[in-house]
This record gives sequence, structure tokens and C-alpha cells, in this order.
Amino acid sequence: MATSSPGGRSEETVRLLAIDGYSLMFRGYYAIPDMHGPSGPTNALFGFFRMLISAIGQFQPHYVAVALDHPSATFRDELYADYKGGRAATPDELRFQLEAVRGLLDALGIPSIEVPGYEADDVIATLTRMATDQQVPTEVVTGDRDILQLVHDPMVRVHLTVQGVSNLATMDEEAIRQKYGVDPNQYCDFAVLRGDKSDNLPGVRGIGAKTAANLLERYGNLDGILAQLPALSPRQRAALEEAAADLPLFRKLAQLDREVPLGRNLGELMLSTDVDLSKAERLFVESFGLRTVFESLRALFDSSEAVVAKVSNKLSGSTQRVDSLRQALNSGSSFVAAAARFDGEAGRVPPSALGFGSEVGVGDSTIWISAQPNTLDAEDAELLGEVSLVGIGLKELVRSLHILSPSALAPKELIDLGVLAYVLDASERRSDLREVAQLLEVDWVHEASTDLFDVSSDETAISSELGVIPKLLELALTRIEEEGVGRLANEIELPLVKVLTRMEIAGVAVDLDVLETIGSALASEAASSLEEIHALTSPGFNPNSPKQLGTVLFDELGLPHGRKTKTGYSTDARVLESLREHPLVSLVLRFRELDKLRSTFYEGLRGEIAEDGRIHATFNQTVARTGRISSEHPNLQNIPVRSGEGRQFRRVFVAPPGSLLVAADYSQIELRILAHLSQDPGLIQVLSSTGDVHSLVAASIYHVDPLTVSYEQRSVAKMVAYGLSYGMEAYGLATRLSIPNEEAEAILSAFFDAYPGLMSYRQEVVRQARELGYTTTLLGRRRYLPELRSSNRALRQGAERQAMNAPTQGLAADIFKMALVALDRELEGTGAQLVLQIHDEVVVEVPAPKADAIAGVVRETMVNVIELAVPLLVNVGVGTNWAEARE
DNA sequence: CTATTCACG
DNA sequence: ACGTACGTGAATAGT
Repeated sequence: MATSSPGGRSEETVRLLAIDGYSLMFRGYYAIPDMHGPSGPTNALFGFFRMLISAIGQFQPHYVAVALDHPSATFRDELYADYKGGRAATPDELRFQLEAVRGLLDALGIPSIEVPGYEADDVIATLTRMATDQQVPTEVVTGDRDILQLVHDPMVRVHLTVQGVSNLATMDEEAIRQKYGVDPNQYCDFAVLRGDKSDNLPGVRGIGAKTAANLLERYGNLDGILAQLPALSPRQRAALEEAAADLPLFRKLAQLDREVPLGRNLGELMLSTDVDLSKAERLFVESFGLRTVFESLRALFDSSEAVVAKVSNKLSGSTQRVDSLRQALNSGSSFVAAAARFDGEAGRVPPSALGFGSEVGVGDSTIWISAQPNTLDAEDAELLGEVSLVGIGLKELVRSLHILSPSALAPKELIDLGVLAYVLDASERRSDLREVAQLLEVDWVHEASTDLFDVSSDETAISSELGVIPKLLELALTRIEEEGVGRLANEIELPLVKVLTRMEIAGVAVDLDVLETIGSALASEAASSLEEIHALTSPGFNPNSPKQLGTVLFDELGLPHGRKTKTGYSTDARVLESLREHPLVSLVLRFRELDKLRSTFYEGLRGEIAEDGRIHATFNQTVARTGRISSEHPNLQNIPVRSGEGRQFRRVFVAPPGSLLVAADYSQIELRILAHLSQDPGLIQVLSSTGDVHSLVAASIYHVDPLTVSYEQRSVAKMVAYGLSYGMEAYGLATRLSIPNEEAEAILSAFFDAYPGLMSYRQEVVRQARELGYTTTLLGRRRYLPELRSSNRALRQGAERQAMNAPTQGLAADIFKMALVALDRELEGTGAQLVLQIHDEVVVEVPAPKADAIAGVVRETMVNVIELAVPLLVNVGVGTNWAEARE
């Protein structure tokens, strides 16, 4: 029979599989709960062999070697006494297994290699070098990031363990660039600059991963950076000069040795086909109790073809081959199932990882396309406008298709199972079909057969995953109807997937010149601020370290300390603010503010600008437990606005020539929602009037005429109004206003006297949540709060505050999402495009001549999206950049 | 990998 | 006596 070709490559290819034994065993030991066989603990062994078997199945290697760390001191210890120092001693339960693994490997005829004075990493580096010399590609499986420097050899692929013990991420050049922002040949210098905790490399003080990647991008490598010191910011220059003497040493430590004397040649690593399985069985099963491991080994050694045949049988009953998406569509179907599988970041899926392909099963009105990476061509991608996709990770998938074919339309409809699962239960992240199956109580192993030993390639793995989609879809839709959230799912969350996809693809234009101007001013101010601090302390002092700052402030200067954290005294802005009189403290506050703006917003935003000069963030629809959308890579929902200095960053977000930005936000939406939900007549009246809301509230708390409300009174009222939806108590109000507790209590009771409906609403929400186990929004969105019944008082009270907050924050999210869907529809055909969303604010890029007209449409659409007991109020502005559009 | 800090709504 | 305002994401330090 025809065997499948693992990884999509010809099975004729001769390959070496090099595995870092101990790093996988460490993983297994910490990730797998206790397991014991007749002679001792086995969790690390179990994890290691499971991975070994899976890797052999996946890569079908001719040569295999397991590299182990030799217990003796290494050349690195000779160079650097602190190397890997300070690490906890290996627990006995693990040590036992580390020693046992050699015997088990011997029984299987799999060579293990350890060389005195070297680490497993060096052994692997040498193995890959030997293989490459003979034009043999190597697959490396390890948990140790140091190995990534090998990826610059095109014959080497590295697979890292991620999340637990059975998942591997293939780190190719692109993946490394995305994760770390450096090329593989820069990884070593990157590790030196940033430091590496597991090897106890200190790195350069004050240079984190972000800065390290930035410097390497600009100057190529460590030597290049050191040659250009004068061109760097004073802060970076100082940091590098301080560390300069040590850097060559650290580089030697980080650099892997590819010339270790192994005393073996490649031929000796041939995977044996002649193994005495009965002897191995005695050892694995009788001595260690590893029966399931042994059974998979037996299957592996008996015949790898048998495993493939099993999977093929399973599929053949329901699938038929067609050559392209076009052909599939011709067979009369309107649905396509798809699943995005990717190792990199969301929204940055390399096209080769797409779950699309040519093996298709046709049934009912649904086409199921199985996965065969990279078979979808640009022409296929353009046909997607005619189909509905059903699957998971669809936003990411469509973004990748767009890269494949920029003219591709988004599919007609995106039915994302992850989003449906989120509607049912938002309490945890579910990023793949297996996790959705778990929520829906579908037996994954049975239904999708993706347990490790049935999977012989990516292709079969994804085909079997896709097969389970119809069942998951049906179950999810049934439960959604049962729970009364059909409208939430069908009219809000599902249509929103496409809206957010389009927003991500569009991105937002940025003005790099503005960003650089703001950034360089910040960098030099931060540098001089740090110099002033060092003049008062010592040159090595790092104000970003709470530990160092605590020592200086509270031990050396004897200043009074405030709250304690788990690890020491708190040094956050609130504590520091109370110690402001001390000159050092105010300098530190200033430095932290500047450095935060510099690192997070200047460096952060700069690193996210795509080749088209725009920033394409990822908008998560299934993360926030209240129903909100979140943003990452970068987070565009926390761009500064409260301080004038930070607000400048909003001038970076611009409309391209010929366009303008329209920004619109809901006023006091949560307070309006509270008025609606509580039906408090006084609050409804205030929010229905045209007067200043916070002044009117202040007037009724303080029993004064609205015209005579002072600025302070208004601020207090504003704070109470916001604190209200979070379940704030007197203590919280008192500390935030720095007033006595009694005064805060008086304010709160005046507030609840003025609006009695609020108090009864809060009590009712908590009561009902306790009874049901969850809160609901007006549209039925649930938030499960099991801790409402906890016997731990702190947990319970925390859950009560969450219960008070969830219906308001949740309904605000629902309303805002409805607005996004409605806006996207209203703006169709106008040339306008939504580009940003910030919880209650949208930014739209519009053709300049239509700006005012569209601003009007945006306001009307947002105002009319729902009818509450009080009107919704929307502020709209137009400008060439985001700051300007907000007035 | 976790804790701390701080930016936003 | 005990804890004390909800929800996010990013950068950094150091166990």
C-alpha cells in the first residue's frame, strides 16, 4: 500500500533525528503528575518516550540519537564559575529517571550519546554538523531554546516543546523572527544581550528582549553594536559599556560547540530494525510499568505502515479526492470546513501551515477539505468569497489567505467554533478543536483519533480533526439555542468575526517620523533622568527593579514603607507618590514614566509596523471573560491618553493622504447601562437630561444646586459613579481620594440614598448569580462564577464584585459589538474602513470628502444600536490623526 | 515562568 | 478578623 509521506516530504529522504533527552525529561517531570512503576517514579520517562515515539512516527528518520548531558563539569563551568549556578538541585525522583533512561534506550538499540565536558546541546550541534556535511537533514527535538542558533543551517529543523509534553512547535527562520525579532544567526548574540536565566547568563543590565532585538536589527550582531556605541542612546551606551568586558565570555558560553569529539559516525546511529522486543518488554513493562509506552514502541517497530493504514481506512469511507477548491465548489456545496493550525503567533500563520488541501469528502451540503499544507493556490483563495467556512481559528486563517492572495475576498461567512464555544463559556481560552470538543463533551480520542500514535503526519492529523467539525457545530448550536443565546451568537459574535478580520487586514496607518520624534525625545530624557538617579545612588542601580528600589528606599534611606507584596515592599506609583518629598523618589517616578512610554509605546509600536507602513494588531474575540474584545501585537487599547506627554502617541496614528480619521465613543456607557438595569428613577432622570451628568450626580449627593457644584465635588461623584460598577466599597473610595474612611462611607450612603434602585439592583444581581452560578447580560451572555459559593471569604467577596460588574461591563461589550457589526454594514460601499476599537470607541478611516457625512452616519448608527431606558450618547470627531479626531 | 508595574476602558 | 475596584496586554526583573 501507499504509505503517506511524513511532513509532506518524500519518504526516500534520509534524515537524522536528534533528541535532547534530559530537556524532554525535565519537561515531563514537571508537566506530568506523579506516576510510579514497580521500581520507582516514571513520569519523566513516560513524557520522554512519548515524545520520542511521536517524533520517530512523524519524521521517519533513518538515524536517531539521544543526546544526554554528561554529569561532569563542562568547559563552560571552567570559563565561568556561576554558569548555571543557583539552580535548584535535581530532585531524587527525577535523578532516578535520568539514570534509568540509558538502559531503556539500550534495550531499544537507540544510541544515547554523552561526552564529558560538554552539554547535550553541543552534542546535538555536532551531530547536525556531521549530518549536514553529508547532506543529511536533521530534525532536532528539544525543550532548550539555546539550540535555536542552529536554525541558520538550512538542513536543520528545530522542534521545541511547548505547553506541556506532547506539543511541538517547529521553529523555522520565520518563526524565530516572529517570536524574538532576530534571525537565527543572531540568536546567540540575542541571548547574550538579553541574558538567559536557565544558563545563568546575566545579560546586559537594562537591556531586555525588546531592546536586544532592536539593536541586533539595526547593527547586525554584537560586534556591530559594540562598534557603534556612540550612535546609541546614552542609556544603552552606558549599559553596554558597563557589560563590555564580560560580553566575549558570555558569548563563548552561549555559542554551541559543533566540533565535540563524539567518537561515532553517522552510520552507527542507524535506527535498528532488529530489536529483541521481548527483552525490551520485560524492562519497560515489568520493571517500570510503562505498558502503554511499550505498546506504542511495539507498533512502531512492528510496522509503521500499519498505523498509516488504520488512518486511511477511517477516512476512505467518507472522503473522495478532488484536485482543488474549485472542483469542490462545483460539486454543489456551500460550506467548507477548515481549521487553522499554526505554531507562530495568531494572525501570522505561514501559508504552509494552513489546514486546507485537496482531499475532500462530500456529504449533505457540506464539503470537508482535509489538510495538505500549501496546496491552495491564489486562484483558489479568490473563490472563497463564495463559501462559508466552518472551523476554528478562522480569522487567522483568512489573514493568511490574504497574504497568499491579496485580492482574495473574505469568505462569505465565518462560522468559528472557538467563538461559539466562547458564547457558551468564556471562562477559559480554547484555541483548538480538541478544547472545543472537551467543552461539548465529545470524546476527542474516539471521534477525531488524534492520539499520538494514530498520527503519522500533519496531513492525517488535520483530516481527522476536520472530520469532527460537523458534530461539534451541531452540538454547539443546539446548546446555544437551549441557553437562549442564539441572538448573541448569530447576530453579534459570528458576524463580528468577519468585521474584526477585515479590521486586522486593514490595519491602521502610522507616521513613523512622528513616532521617531517622540521616541528619541523620550529616550534622551529617560537617559538623563537615569543619570540623575545614579548620581544619588550608585551607577549600577536599576529603578525598574522593585527589589533594588525597595532596598535603597526602605533599607538604606529608611523611608517608611507602605504595602507589602509577596516578595517584598511595594514600590508602585501609589506608594512612591506618598514619598514624593524625597528627591530620589520623584526622580524615580519620573524615570519610570518616561521609560514606560519609551519601551512599551515607542519601542513597542515601532517593532509592530508592517511593510505597508501600517500596524495590523490582533483583536481577540474569545479572551476577555466579560465579553469584551482585547487587542495584542500590539495592544492598541492602552495607547496613552491621560497624561499630555503620553497622549502624543495618538498623533502617530494617522489617516493616509486623501483620507481622514473619524473617532466616535460612547459617553458614560456603563453608567447608562446601570441606570437601565437598575431602573432607578433618579439616575434615569439625570441621564435623560442634557446637563452635565457628573455635576448632576454631585448635586444630589451633596444636596446642592447643580450650578454651584465644585470641581472636587464633581470629581468625587465621577469616581463614585465609576467605582459603582466595580463593586467599590468605602475603603476603596477612601484610599483613592485619600480621605478618612468615615467620609467615604458618608459619600457612599448619600449616593445610595439619592439612587436607592442601585443598591437593590446590586443585591439582586449577586443573589441571582449565587443561585444560578452565573450572571447574565441583557442578551444572555453568561459569566460563570463558581467562587460565589466558596467558603473562603476573600474569594467569595471577589466573586461578588465580579458579579456586580459582569452584567454592566458585559452589556457594554454586547452593545459595542452590535455597533461594530452595524457600522461595518453601514459603511459598506462608502470607501470607509473601521481601523480601531477601544471598548467604547471606534476609529474609522474615511475618504476625506465624505468625512463629515460619515461622521454623522457613525453617530446615528451607534446611538440607535439598542434602546435603553436612557439615551445613548456618542461623541464624534474628525482629524488627520487620532489625537486630533478626539479634539 | 511568575511577579511587579503600569498603560488603557 | 480580614480584605478591600472590574477587565485587559506588555515590558522587565529575577526566582
